[in-house]
Amino acid sequence: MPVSPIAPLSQMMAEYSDPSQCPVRNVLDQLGDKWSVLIISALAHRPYRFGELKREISDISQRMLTQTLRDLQADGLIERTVFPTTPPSVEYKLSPMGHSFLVPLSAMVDWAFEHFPAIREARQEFARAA
Amino acid sequence: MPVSPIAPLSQMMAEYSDPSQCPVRNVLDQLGDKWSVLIISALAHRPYRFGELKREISDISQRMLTQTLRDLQADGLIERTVFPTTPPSVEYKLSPMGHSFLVPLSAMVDWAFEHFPAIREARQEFARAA
DNA sequence: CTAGGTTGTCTCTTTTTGAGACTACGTGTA
DNA sequence: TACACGTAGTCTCAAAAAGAGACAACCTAG
Repeated sequence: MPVSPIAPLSQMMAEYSDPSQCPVRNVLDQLGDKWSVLIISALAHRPYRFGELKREISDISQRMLTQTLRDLQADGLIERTVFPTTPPSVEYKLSPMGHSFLVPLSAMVDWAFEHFPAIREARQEFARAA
Repeated sequence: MPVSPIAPLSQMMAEYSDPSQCPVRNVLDQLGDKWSVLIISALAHRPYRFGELKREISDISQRMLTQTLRDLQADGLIERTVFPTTPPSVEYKLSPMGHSFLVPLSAMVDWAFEHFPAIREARQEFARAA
């Protein structure tokens, strides 16, 4: 039962022969990143400060957290607010566009959750065959 | 208007403190990869042979194509069939599970396409501010 | 006056990716 | 006969990206 084929993307592959111009690749290269997904997921419930995020996503390096947050901010998915306390604290939260991204993202997450057992099984099967 | 929060994932972040055990990260680290997305998108319309894929996704290296195909096969998303012609040709096509992945994937693609203008604008704005 | 918490940056090492030559086989062409 | 071509890959080396951890600069609490 083939699902409705990814019409937009197939057009796009033909249309944007220069990969750097393709909207989908442009966007998903950034947002498909594993840290982006985790950060956006965390910010889905509530705003976080830098250090909170670092603790929540325990295995991210400070370097990648800084960098990914800045990229997401540049793309307009999150908003960064500095509070002039001492020490200054910085709050990150989803923008409206960031919120809208939760729709496709949660579809992905649901799929992953649902099919993880099958995938793990396939991996074991594949390892046996090799 | 906050969209229904990514309930599964937030549970998961708490539940699977060991990142390598988290189903979502496990799955999306592989499938969120840019080459995986492109390959799956290509295979969405029809089966492809190795060389065809390489031509279609013109900027992928043979090395990454080989590797990504093998990983997708290991995860059970694509099926690999060798035809004993001379020279032998190999056909790759989506498995049923691979097909089911098109649903969340196309949601992502649609979102990317829709919001690309806003993102590009945000990037320019951000660059100006910096 | 020292220790700790804040948001980052800088440097070094390791991992991942890209580029491109090479394999081995058969076919068509000169 | 010999030479290039197309098939699906592998192998090696260079370049890019990511991870680890020290450091900055500031204020507060003890």
